[in-house]
Amino acid sequence: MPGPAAAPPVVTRFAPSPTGYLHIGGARTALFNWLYARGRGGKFLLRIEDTDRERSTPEATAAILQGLRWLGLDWDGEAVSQFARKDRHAEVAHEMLARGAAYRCYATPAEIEAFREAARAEGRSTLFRSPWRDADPATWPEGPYAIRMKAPREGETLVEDAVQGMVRFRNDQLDDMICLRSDGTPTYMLAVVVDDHDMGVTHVIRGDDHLNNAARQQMVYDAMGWPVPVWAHIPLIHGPDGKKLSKRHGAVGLHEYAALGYPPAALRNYLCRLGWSHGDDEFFTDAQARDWFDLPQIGRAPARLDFKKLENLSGQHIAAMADAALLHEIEAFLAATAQPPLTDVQRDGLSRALPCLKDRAKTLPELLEKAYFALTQGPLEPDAKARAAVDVVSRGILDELTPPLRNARWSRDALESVLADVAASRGVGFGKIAPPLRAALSGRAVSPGVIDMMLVIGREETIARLSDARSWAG
RNA sequence: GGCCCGUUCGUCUAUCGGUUAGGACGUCAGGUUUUCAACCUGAAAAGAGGGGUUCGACUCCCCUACGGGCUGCCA
Repeated sequence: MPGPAAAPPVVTRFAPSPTGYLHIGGARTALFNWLYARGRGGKFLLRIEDTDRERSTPEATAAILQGLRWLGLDWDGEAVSQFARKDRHAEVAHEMLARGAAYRCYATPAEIEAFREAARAEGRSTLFRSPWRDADPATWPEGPYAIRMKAPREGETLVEDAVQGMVRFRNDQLDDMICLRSDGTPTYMLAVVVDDHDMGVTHVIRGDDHLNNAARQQMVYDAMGWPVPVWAHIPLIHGPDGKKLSKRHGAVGLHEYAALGYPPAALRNYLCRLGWSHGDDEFFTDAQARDWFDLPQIGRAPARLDFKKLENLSGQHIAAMADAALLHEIEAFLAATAQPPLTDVQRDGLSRALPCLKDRAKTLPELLEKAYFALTQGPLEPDAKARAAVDVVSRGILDELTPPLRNARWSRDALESVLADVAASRGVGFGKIAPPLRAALSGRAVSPGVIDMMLVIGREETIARLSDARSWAG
């Protein structure tokens, strides 16, 4: 009995142009492609669209690769340089010429610009109709020419999009796009189709700023007799005010999110959920995202960035992470932000402190800040509030606490009863005992529980800090 | 200007003709607590507007408004 029909292999790709850092919108596009391919045992490819030699830089390419790696998105094979494939693009353009699907256009950029300007001024359509479209090839003169697609003028082009549904374009609204420039270099419109075809891309998941382009690109597929990929044009991400995302909205580059200390897993979760949903699920793992992610659940309206929600999700991921993984994450963060690495003693202290720290921090730097008590060796530098907490009365409390702490068994129960005894002997509640003790132990007015801290730093250090605090200038 | 896409609580979203329109973040109130955070309980909070279609529309169609995209020998 034959098995179920083999699912066609899925091939997706992310195709950024290397003209700057990887921005958050691009990162989400990459994530969607990655999720779609990985969830189906398919391939996720990377292509650098560097045909614009003026604006493309190797630094930008490096930044994009680094951004993807940080986000944890791995791609199959080497990143493809689109520029390196320019001969192949030219070959296809000439093939279209030979098939009569394209023609030589000798109109110069200056002429075309003049036409458009006049058309704009008179409020006419700026669609350029080349006079060379129907010229007999026998009459083609020598001299520089661009190769233009001979697009149909009648009827309509139907783009079946997995997100937007069936989109119709009247062919008389589309012009004959240039495929090969007069200097022999390919345009994006041609290159993207040739590359996607040659790379075997089956699903094109990209920003919906390309939806209009899909119609024209489809004409190239048709002209060459190539199968059209599944289109999925996803809405762009907007700033919190609903406007197009830009610098003034705060972090737009992926590297900025890394520097802010969001764990990559949290950002993946947040980005995945932005403009896509799976019922009421909000917090989920990569494995779940891979299982659940699909095209029909992608929203059709642009989504706004919500830093509060990102922060909340980040806190949940930090709290849920295993201690070892979290420690690893912290060290990576330190390295990425060019901060001094942890010493062995600090690493040891931090890993013991993690359990009482990790559900208190929303980001990595916040966690580090709250880990001050466990990371500091030698005398603490108390902040103003901690200093203020150690007044004359408080010094007495610290004095009274010291002897029993010397003898107590170093366990939660035993330490609790030491504190209870001292409170009782002074006729006060925990509320009087805890603040000075907290200040002495952490140098802060805000910290994990006092007993948690004592258990982490140990008896010797606890007693030393109590003693240090007595000498703080009040 | 032309073409294309979109519009449910402040935000992300569920709903795929019949629901008290659900969840999450945020906000507010209360609880717990040695502080902060976390946590628990509760509350306020939405179908852009107008026409249709239908026994019945958030859901389907049209118009308007608003937002976005494209309109390059950029990608």
